[in-house]
Amino acid sequence: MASKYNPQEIEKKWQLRWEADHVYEAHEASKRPKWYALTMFPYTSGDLHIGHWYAMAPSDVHARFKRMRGYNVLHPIGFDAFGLPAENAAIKHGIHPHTWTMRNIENMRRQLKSIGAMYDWSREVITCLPEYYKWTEWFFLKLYEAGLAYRAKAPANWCPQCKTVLANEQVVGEGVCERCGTPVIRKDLEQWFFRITKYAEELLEFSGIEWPERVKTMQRNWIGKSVGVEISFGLDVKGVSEKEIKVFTTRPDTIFGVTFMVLAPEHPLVAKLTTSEHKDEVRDYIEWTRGQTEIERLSTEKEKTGVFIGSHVINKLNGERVPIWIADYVLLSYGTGAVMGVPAHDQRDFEFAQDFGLPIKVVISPPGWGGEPLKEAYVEAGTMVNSGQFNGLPSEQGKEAVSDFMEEKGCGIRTISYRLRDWLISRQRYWGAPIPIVYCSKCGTVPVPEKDLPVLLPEDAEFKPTGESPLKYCASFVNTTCPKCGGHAQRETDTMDTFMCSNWYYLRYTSPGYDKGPFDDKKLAYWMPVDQYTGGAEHAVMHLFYARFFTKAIRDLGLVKFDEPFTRLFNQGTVVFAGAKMSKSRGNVVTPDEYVTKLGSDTVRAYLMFVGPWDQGGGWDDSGISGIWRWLNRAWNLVLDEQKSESLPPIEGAIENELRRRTHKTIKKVSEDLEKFRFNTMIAALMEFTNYLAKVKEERSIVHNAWKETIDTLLLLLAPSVPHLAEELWERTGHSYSIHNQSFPSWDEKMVVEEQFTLVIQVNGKLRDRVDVPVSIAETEVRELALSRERVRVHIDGKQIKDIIYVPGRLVNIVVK
RNA sequence: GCCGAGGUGGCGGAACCGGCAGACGCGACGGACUUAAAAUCCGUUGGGCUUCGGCCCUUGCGGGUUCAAAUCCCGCCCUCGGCACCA
Repeated sequence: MASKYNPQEIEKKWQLRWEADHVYEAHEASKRPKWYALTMFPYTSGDLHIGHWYAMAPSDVHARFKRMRGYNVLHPIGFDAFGLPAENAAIKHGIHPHTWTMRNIENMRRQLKSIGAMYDWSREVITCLPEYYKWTEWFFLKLYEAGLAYRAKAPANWCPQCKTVLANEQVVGEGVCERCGTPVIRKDLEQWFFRITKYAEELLEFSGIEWPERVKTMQRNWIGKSVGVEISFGLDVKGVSEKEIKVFTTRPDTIFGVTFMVLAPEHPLVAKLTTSEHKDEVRDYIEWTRGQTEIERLSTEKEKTGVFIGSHVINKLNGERVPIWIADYVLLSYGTGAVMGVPAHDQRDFEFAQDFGLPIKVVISPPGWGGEPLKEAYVEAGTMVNSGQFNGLPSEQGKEAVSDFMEEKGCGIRTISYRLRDWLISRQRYWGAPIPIVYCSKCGTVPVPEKDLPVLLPEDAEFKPTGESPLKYCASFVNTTCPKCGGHAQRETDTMDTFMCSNWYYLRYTSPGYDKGPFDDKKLAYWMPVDQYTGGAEHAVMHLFYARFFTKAIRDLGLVKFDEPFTRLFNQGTVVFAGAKMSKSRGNVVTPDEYVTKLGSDTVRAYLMFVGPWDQGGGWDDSGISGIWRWLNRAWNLVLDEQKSESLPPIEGAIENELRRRTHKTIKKVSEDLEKFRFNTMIAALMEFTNYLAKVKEERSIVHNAWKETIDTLLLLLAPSVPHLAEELWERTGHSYSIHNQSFPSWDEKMVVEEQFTLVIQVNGKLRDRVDVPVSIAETEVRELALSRERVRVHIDGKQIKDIIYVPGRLVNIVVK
């Protein structure tokens, strides 16, 4: 026994040495091709849990692999440090958010270092420091100048728990806050928005990027593009100046089936168009809809409600008078806030018409329809009927014909609607980047000049949540002078959504200390875009969506030259514990520290890779971790232990060939699996290889060059996954430091080819025998061999052979009757 | 309701393009070492029958295609994720 595997000792040792030697610092001056490997940076919650490790360890292994494959790899790390939890903790414990956050960062840094990842710590970025948020504010100004940031009064999603408004993307499920699960309510407020809708069309593209189909689909659904027609209905009401109401529809072919019109209750024309005899009823209805929560209003289960407001519009295609109703199933925020009611061909309109006794007029004939009333809306394609000159047209053609006709007559125009709304970025909280805007009674809304950035967060603000920004009550912050006229002015007191901070952190990593701008153009040009981004899919329509928008926006400002920030994306799965995603706010975290202390980082890294496919995630269960621990110990002993017996036969002939063949096969398997993030099968292959080598060592004398080469290869294959163990064994086997500067082994395809294979013999598809044969065996030989086998004969004797199917290199199937 | 992913031993999971189902590991059982235990090592381990040669069944359920199906097709059931009155 040479020595025992002692991870506590060697891990610390190598981590310090790598850091002291700057092994993993990335430099632009390199002949190697660049590779920017990025893992979503963690929020500064205070503790790194197994879920973080699950995200970070395998992505580090991939980055290390790329490095050994000859790339100049940038693998940075930092902290997403602004946000509500810091402020909530401050309120609860009377500690300043800055203190709380920086203390957490210190602990997390220690934990992150224990992973043994190849992070380039010299590029650390912390979003809550003025040197960073100065540029967050700067980007706001750039977007503002470009007309991409604007302030508007709009119904906003208000979380009564977090006491702030939320973006649409942060309202999840049935209208609850993404962070705390509280049902959101509507509030009309003056808020800042980013004009993300301007990029709706380009955001649908995804050209030149390799992203999971799932994430692309989610983003496409979120954007919700609909192609249709905006149709004008005539309005002729005494004392009302408006002469039309526009509706958006994707079904212009059903225009002759309109039997009513529905406006959203908040539609601006409702007041004008309500006749005196309906005033009370309409007012009551609007009041009732206002009192409903989002959940109630959005429920698809509930009965349709609505009231007639007394006025009519004219369907310009057939001159029919159509009654105007209001109903809460029509949303003001989508399309024009008005809908043409075609009950025969839209299920919602159908239910509405049934509930209120409105006529249901069929204009698209279902196949075999004989004029009987419909039991439900017919929404499929069909033949146009009851539609004047369009009768007989298939509905798909009809769509075009009706659109053409309306465009000619000037009563309709082809248009596109999106479900996507502009991104609401104001937050009524303290711990975020201030919005650099000043309000002056003379000059109005004035952006803070660049030279005055950053607008610093005051240190002495009160954090009591009041529903308004704490900054509002901080006189020293609010009161300022107007940059234009020098007169009295007040600062904007809302801060920015933290997703604005994460919009550009990956740009900052390319030149973190730079102070003449958010980044150094040359360095940015070298590293960007990110080659491989990894993180959780929960950010599909938040961070990943905003960052794409942001990139396109600043590209149009001439600040960057690429269209997409992240070329490849991989979503690892979620680690579930006690029935929920592991997170500090849910209080179900398992910390890796005790495992690291007991078994070492290498064991934890390898175990997280081994438990299953990385994109699948799964429930946390440590029952298998001992398997990894045993394996690493076996590997350690395999490399260092003396042989038990001195009189073993040498490695030669077939054994030597087999040793080489298995080595090359393993290199191939490990390389291909690493490339595709199939860490679990990669670890399995390495275990198999280790087990095989242990057997060889039992039976043969290892005093042989082939053995030494094989062990070197094993260590190099292990290096990305278990970096400390590999480095230690590399040194102990007499190599020079560092294994992580070595090249990953390559395989020779010729060496992978087997000389023999196990021929499977089936009779009628059932396995009856198997026999090892040379790869070169001819089909006639296979047939003869198969038919002559004793175990086969039992099953074919006395039967007629119908067919013999031979799959070369695999099996032979004898079909008998 | 719609879209997507998935359902394989006691457990986590493997199986390339239709060709030996269950790799690799955990757990369990038996054995070695030990005064004993832990650790370690060796063996067995999907289920059922067995004359110990084998035979039959088995990848959520029911059909189908095929010499051959976990894999392809059709119809269901269940789990997870997303969307959900978007006109």
